[in-house]
This record gives sequence, C-alpha cells and structure tokens, in this order.
Amino acid sequence: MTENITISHEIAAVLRDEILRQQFRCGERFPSERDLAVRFNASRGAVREALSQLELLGLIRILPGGTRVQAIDSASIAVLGPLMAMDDMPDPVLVDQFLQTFGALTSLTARTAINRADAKQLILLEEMVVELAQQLSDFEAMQPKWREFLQTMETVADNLVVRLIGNDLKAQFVEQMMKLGVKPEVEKKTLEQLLSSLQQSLANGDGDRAASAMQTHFDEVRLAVSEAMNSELMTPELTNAKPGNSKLANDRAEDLQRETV
Amino acid sequence: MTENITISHEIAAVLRDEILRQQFRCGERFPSERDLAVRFNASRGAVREALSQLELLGLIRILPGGTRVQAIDSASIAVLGPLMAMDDMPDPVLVDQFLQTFGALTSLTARTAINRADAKQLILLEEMVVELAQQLSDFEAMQPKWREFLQTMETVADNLVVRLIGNDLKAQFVEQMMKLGVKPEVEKKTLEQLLSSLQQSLANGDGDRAASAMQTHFDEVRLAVSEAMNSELMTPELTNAKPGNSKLANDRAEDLQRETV
DNA sequence: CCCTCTATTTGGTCTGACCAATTTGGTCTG
DNA sequence: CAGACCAAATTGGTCAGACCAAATAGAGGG
Repeated sequence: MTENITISHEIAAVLRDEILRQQFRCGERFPSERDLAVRFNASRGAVREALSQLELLGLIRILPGGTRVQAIDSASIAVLGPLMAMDDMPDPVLVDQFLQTFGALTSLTARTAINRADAKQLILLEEMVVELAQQLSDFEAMQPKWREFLQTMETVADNLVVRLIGNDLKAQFVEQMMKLGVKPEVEKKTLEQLLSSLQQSLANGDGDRAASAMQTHFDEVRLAVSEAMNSELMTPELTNAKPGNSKLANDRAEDLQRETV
Repeated sequence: MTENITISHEIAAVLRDEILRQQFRCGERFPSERDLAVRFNASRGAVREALSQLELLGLIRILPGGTRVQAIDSASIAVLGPLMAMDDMPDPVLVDQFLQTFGALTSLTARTAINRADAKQLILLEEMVVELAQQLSDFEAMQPKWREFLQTMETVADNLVVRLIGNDLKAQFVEQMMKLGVKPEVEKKTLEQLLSSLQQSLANGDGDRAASAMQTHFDEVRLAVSEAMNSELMTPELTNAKPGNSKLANDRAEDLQRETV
C-alpha cells in the first residue's frame, strides 16, 4: 500500500501481467522500448524504468540488440503476489504450494527459536502460548495474537534469510488471502494439539518437536484452506473460472535458461 | 553471469552495497537524484533506473519530496547475495542461516516429491540414489549427480513457490560458496545414512521419512561448512576480518516500517 | 545454399527542460 | 516565545530529441 503510482510502475505492472499470463513465449523478443513508449503513450525513459524493474524480477532480459522474455521458473519470488492476484480467484494449487512453503519455514523458525531462546524468551513464548490457548474459541481475536507469536518466534530465531523470504511471502500472500476473505476453519481440537505440543516443546526446549507440531498444523491449515476455497468461493463473479493457470506450475520443463549470449 | 554491465547497474550496485553496509540509517533521506547524477558523473536517467531497482529490492522508498532508506529487514531476498558477497569472507552466521533455510526447503521438496511421484518417477529417483551410493567416495564426481538428483526431485515435487525461492537462493549462495572453494567434509557414514534412508523412503513412498533424513543431513552439512569456514579460511588476505557484520542479523528490532505516508 | 557485407533496429546514455508535490525556512501573528 | 502561515528552493515524475555502439536482418555476391 501507499504505493506511489507512477507511469513506469503502471507500465511495469501491465507488462508483468502480460508476461505472467504467458502472452509471450519464453525466449521470444520483447517489443522494443520505442514501440512500448508509443503503445503506452509515454516517454522512453518511463519505459526503460519499467523494463529495468521487470529485469530485476527475472521476467525479461535486456541486452543490446533486443530484450527477451524469460521463463517464469527463473523469475524472482516477487512475482508470486502478482501471479496470485491476477485472476480474482487465485490458483488453488499455488495457494497450497504457498502454504506448504510457509509451513516449512515456520517450522524451521519454531525449531530454531526454541533451540536458541534463553530462559527469559522461553518464558515469554510460553506465556504467549497460554494466552492463545485461552482464546481458542474466538478465531477473530486469536488471529493477531497468533501473528504476534509467530513474529516473536521469528525475532528469537533471528534468521535473516527466513525473515527476508517471509517478507516477500507474507506481503504477497497473506494480504491477498485477507482480501479474499478466505477463513479456513481449522478444528479446535487440532489447534489444541498444536498449542499443547508447543507448550511442552517450550518447557523441554525441544525444538524438533515444536517443528514437527508446526508442520502438522500447517498441513491441517492447508486442508482447511483448500476446502474453504472450493466451497465458499462460488462468489459473485465466477465468470472467468479458468481451470487452467494451474498449468503455470507444470509445463515448461526445461528452457533456454543458461544460454550464454 | 553474462551480466550486461550498465551504468545504471553499476550505480545500483554501489548504492546497494552502501545501504547494506549501513552507511545510511533507516528512514534517513537518501541523496537526491541530481546529486547522485553528479556524484556518479552520469545522467539523471541512469540514476533513476538504478533507484528504480533499489526500490524493487526494498532498500529504498522513492516518493515525491525525497527518497528514504528502508530497514534491511524489509528488503527482498535478492539482497542476500550481495550481502554475502560484500566482504571477501561471507558472514558465517549468514551462511549457516542460509543452509538452514535451504535445508528446510529441500526437506520439503523431498517430502512432496515422494508423496507425489508416480511409479515411474519413484523408480527413476531410486536409480539415481543407487548411482549416488556407488560414488560415495568420489566427492568431486558425486557433486553434479547430487545436484541432478535434487533438481529431479524439484521437478517431481513441482512446487513453483519453492522453485522460485530456490532460484534466488541458489543463484546468490551456491555460486558464492563455489567461488570461495569451501568444500565441506561430510563424513561418508553420514552420507551413507542419508542415501539409505532415501532409498527406503522411496521404496515405501514415505515422504516424511525422506524429509527428516534430508533435514538431518543438512544439519551435518551445516556443521561441516562451519568448520570448513573456520579453518580453511585463513587464506591470503584476512586483513579486514571484521567480526561484526553478523550484527546485521541482530539489531534493529522494530522500525518505522509501516509508516503510512 | 551459404557466406558476407551493409542498412536498420535496438539498447545505453546524455542534455535540458517543465510540472507538481513536498520540504524548508523565514516571516508574521497571537 | 510558540505557533500558524506563506513563499522559495528542492525533489521526484515525465517528456522530447539526439548520438553512439552493438546486434540484427536483409540484400547481394560467391
């Protein structure tokens, strides 16, 4: 949010989406800067800024003689958000993959956090878990606490790599899901299990156990989200319910990725 | 590689490093485009392209009235490579975090791959493991096979999110480590264990087991790399053996990240 | 049909200019 | 002296037009 709407950003967004929609074949020539400038009724400078961004996203490759389109597989994570936000209903496959990944990283965070935490931090975390357990029934109220807990764990684990990945992932995904109002219904029993496991892990300083509990929990969430998306999502416009797009994750086995020019 | 050396890229690289080296405090004003143009003896256009990239990296925030520096924590993963490549010896802490993360993702990949693989793919994977086991003693020769194996698993697992993250991570890290010639000495016994676990997992279609084996293995690798870096790395220039820089991952708890302007 | 050599295209960069929004600094007022 | 206020300087956003070097495409010759 607070996005600074700029011509170059707009151009970048449009072109990005076109590429993500596979309107260009990988390796194909991209329109020249001058052409794009005409098309968008903008100056070449603006276009160049846009292309500069697309290049950083790994979507195109700018080189003298002509710009070329790259395979989506070789793009940066930053394209995930747009990829999911493109259609009004994000690809369920992608969402699931997302949750899997997020789960794995959260699991790692939990493990590291518990293994690294000092006595004080352990107590703090434990308190948070207890607090969470008390609000088990109130999903809405629990949400922020849960996030806070995750964030605290992140801080304790203090893994910059995970945090950076988390930034991109969260920024692009969580927001998207929120906007769609997807509320996965996780069974209370499952949550109870998670919290109790966490509590014990914290008590024993058993990071591995916490990791595995977190893992299990995320698998449940994945299931719940999947169901929520399948049912609840027969919302207003289901006009363009393209079943495809999932193929984004499939085809295009190997490409001319490392063609040294 | 095959990088298209451009003024704007150079400028971006220089400024990026300066920001990563904390030469600007978070939130602080960034030099104006015109000033930068003078400093780099370049045109404003070139500078703008550079800034455009830095913005996408999440390092700065361009808005009318002035550009401001952002907290590293809120940057994109793409800064990890530069962050590690800055000093001639990458921060061991960062390397470890990197391996942890990579391990978690690889672990996930293994799990998914085995759970999703069809009969044919299972056989293929198993063959690869067997082949690997036969070359246990030849580290050099094994390396490419190992990579191939991982890549095949990635393909089978078919998780776009992981793949994209992997792109960034590999591109920025593996290369860096290679260049440094860090060769972790993992005990053969450990490798044997991993391979045998993998083999059985493949036979039983037990993804969880494979995941856990992979996890264990990466923990070993982390240890080995850590040792390798501590000893072997008393190479030529140890002039600037700044023990700091690790602090990058520590300080700066919370910042003015969500200041809505 | 292949190779070679131009003419064109394309990216890379610069200069200089104008607008609108923000910042800044000083002035005026209570 | 504090605070509101206004104007000038600064800063980003964008455009137009121009030149260079490298790469491409196409015509022509072998």
